Amino acid sequence: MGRRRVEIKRIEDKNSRQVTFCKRRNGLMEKARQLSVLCGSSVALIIVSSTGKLYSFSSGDSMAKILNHYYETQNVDDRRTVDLAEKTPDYLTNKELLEIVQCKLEEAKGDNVSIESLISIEEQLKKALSVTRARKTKLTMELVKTLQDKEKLLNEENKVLASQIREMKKLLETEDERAMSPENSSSNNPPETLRLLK
Amino acid sequence: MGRRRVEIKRIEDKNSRQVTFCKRRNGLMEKARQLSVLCGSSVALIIVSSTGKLYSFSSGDSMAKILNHYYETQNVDDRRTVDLAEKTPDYLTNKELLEIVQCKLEEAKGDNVSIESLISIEEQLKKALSVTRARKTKLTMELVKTLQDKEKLLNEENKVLASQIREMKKLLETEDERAMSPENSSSNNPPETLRLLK
DNA sequence: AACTATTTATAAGA
DNA sequence: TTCTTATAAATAGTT
Repeated sequence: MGRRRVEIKRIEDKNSRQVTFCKRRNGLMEKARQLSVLCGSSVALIIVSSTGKLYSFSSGDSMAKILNHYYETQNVDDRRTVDLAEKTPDYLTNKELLEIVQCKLEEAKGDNVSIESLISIEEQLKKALSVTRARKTKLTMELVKTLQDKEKLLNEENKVLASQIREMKKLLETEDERAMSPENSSSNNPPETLRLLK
Repeated sequence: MGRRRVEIKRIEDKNSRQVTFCKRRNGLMEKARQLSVLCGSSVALIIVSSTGKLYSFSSGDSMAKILNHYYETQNVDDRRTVDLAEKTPDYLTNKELLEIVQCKLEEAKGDNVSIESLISIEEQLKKALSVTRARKTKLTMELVKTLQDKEKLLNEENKVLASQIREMKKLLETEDERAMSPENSSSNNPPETLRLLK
């Protein structure tokens, strides 16, 4: 829908790629909005430009709700929880902010020796607190990881058991049929699957 | 772009809403694909029909990657936290906090730095921090609880399956014995346990 | 950032 | 549902 037909392949010219990105991004967002309004459907759209800039749209239902539904339906691995364990605690950003404020406070206070000593004590306490918190986080995350591993194992175990049951049912049915027609009962071999279960 | 212009508002007729949904959904997906190819951008699109059916598109980068980038950029620490954030309107995101601090610091820059205003900022930050921590703890605990429940359920399921297998093994052995001594094969009753498994 | 010649999407009809 | 087609809408190249 332009002066000429364009092939759908990467636009090599950086400038026109940027222009097209902007135009089509807007178009796509508007289309997403229209679909959600016209048809009462939930739509979540996330676009990341090749330069890393992020754009998103979500319909009435919040992005979170739609993404959660997606995760639940798609059974996506809960990677984020595992990642969290390796990451620095999530209060780091706020902590940094606190430190900025602290710094400003000290600037403003001038030079009072007794205050300085109090600050030093405060810092020590904070350090201890943060170590404790980090340990708590680490332990909790380890627990979560353990539980997730257990869940996985149990699920696999269940699958195996269920399939064994299916095999045995099949086997039993066969036996029943043989019992019904005794002329076959002489050629009764020990079933292979049974051996696996012993 | 059809026989006539349509207003962008919910289509009341169920049938034509369904038709439009199908057409526009396809159109939107195709547009998303084109944008990602033409401009080398990552695109994630999730659509949930009003009947709950889910459709999604994601460009080369996996959906997970794009969503993670989204979460990181949006300062959402875990997808499980988002629901709570909606239910807690007084919760401040890190971004909002940063803005507040920036603003307050700018205010304080002009005149001699007011200690009181900095203390107030510190208080706000502490509050936000403690809310964030509480939220994190609560969510983690919920996650642990969920996982523990799951484990319990799976364990019970496993037990049931294992006992079924034991029953069936017994049964199969009996059948074998009967096959060995054909004089009993005439009184072959359908086994009780088998019925339970059907 | 506008403009407009075209292509593309799609609403209604079959 | 699927296809056809008239028309609205999007947009590629231009200014």
